[in-house]
Amino acid sequence: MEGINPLREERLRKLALLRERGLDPYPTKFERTHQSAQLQSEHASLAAGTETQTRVRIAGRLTARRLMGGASFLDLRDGSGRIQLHAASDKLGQEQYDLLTMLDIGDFIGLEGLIFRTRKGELSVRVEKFQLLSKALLPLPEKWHGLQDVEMRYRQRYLDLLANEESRRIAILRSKIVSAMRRYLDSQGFLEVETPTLQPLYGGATARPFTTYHNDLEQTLYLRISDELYLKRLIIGGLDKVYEICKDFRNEGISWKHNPEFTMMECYWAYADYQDMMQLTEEMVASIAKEVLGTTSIKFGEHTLELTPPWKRLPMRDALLQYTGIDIDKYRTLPELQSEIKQQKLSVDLQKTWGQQVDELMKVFVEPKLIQPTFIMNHPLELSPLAKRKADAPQLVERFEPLVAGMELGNAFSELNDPLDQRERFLAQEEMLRTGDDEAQRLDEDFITAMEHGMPPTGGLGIGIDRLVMILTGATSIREVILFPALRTVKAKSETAGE
RNA sequence: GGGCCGUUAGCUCAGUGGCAGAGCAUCCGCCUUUUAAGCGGAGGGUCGCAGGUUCAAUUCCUGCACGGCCUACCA
Repeated sequence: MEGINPLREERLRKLALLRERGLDPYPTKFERTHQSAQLQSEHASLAAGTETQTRVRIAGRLTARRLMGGASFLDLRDGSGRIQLHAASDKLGQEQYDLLTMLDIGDFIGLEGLIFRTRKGELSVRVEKFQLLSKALLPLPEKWHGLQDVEMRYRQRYLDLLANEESRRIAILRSKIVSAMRRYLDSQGFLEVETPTLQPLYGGATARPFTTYHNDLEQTLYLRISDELYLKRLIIGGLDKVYEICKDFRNEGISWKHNPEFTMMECYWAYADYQDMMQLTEEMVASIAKEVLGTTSIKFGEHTLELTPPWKRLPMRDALLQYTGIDIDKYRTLPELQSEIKQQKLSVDLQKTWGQQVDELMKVFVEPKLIQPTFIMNHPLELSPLAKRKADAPQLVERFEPLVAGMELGNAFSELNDPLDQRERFLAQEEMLRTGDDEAQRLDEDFITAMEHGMPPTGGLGIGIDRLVMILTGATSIREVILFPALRTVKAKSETAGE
């Protein structure tokens, strides 16, 4: 691997040869008339063995060669698809023919030629003129097994995209999903806004932050773990419907559903509550699925997910009653709840507080079972310092999490807008921080000041974009839907093939 | 963080305590409708890295690096 790469040396030799002949291996521009997919569809009805006088100019990367002596076939790929080229020495002249067949797989060319369909039925372009557009020095992955090495697929995603159709499909779908989401929110009158990534105090979620430092301001800054508190400031400022799609950063472990930087959509809607947000969620996701995939029935592993609204509403209490047999309303203190857990012989880690214990029961016994879209609602107060209490059950909040395929897709609630209550909740969190919970939330005086100026009743929703893309594409790892997932940096070995 | 597994040619993968293998790719020769083109020949390896055991290690042992899966926290 280190030292000289003979395949690269060979290509350098060809590059030098081209330069000797006065050819520029890296020209600036090529005017195309068509892309390959367009040709395929425009000539779909052309019969096998038929020639045309249709002259086209196309460009792309050579991906395969079938050299057959005096005439050869080459495959050309551009951003839209693939088309076959036919090169014949009696059409091109021997010199041009030799030059074309000397080019390597991976090289870019532009060409002009006539459309025809071969006897075997493959639409092709007969090359009349061509030009090298870019010489590749390193070989592409193998042609029919593609690129399998997972590490190389993530580290050199460009090779993965070239070699593996599935990677290309997911990348394109992701873009379409985000675009469809924007279209949906825009159509509902939401205003897209941007808020700080670098924040003097992190907030809006329970997570450890990444810390950085601004030299000129001489102060510590945090990469946002959420944009929630900023978006609510905008609600206070009279922007009644806002959303932001942005990267959040959480200094946590990496898993099949966690990447340290991930994309989140958060939206806030004044005068709405969590019931409205549920409806928004199910309608938005179904609308995106229909627009992007043409259906709301989604294959995911061995399951078929049905995303058509309405989704099931399941209060946490009912869910736990159903899956563990425990009625949390009857065991309202930690000791009572834990003794009942032992009574029921449930195998679950014991937690420090009642709310965390309930959460743990949910994670172990309920969430993995919820395959079809389900809103789990009415969470314990202490896990939700930014959510409004339920009027009839003050130890619970008006909150829900959409679960699909056993995965939390997001989080939403009726936003707490009582500044005095908000201060108390923050103080409780600060207390948790002091007693060793390094994910507890921080007291944000500036945010409380904003709220003291008056905040309307508001519904808020966050959707994990990466997970939504996983569900809609059938990807079973978040790394398949993030083009450049977090990986440990390879230690420098100064091995850049050659030089 | 813990457990299990992987790392062999540019790529995809076999394999063995005793000369390192295949297909694709590359190079040479033949071939004007092929498409995983075909036929004939050739080159290409620090078997992840470092130690140890052994007459001999790519193979067995230990450590390390990178990665994967499971598990724990978070969306």
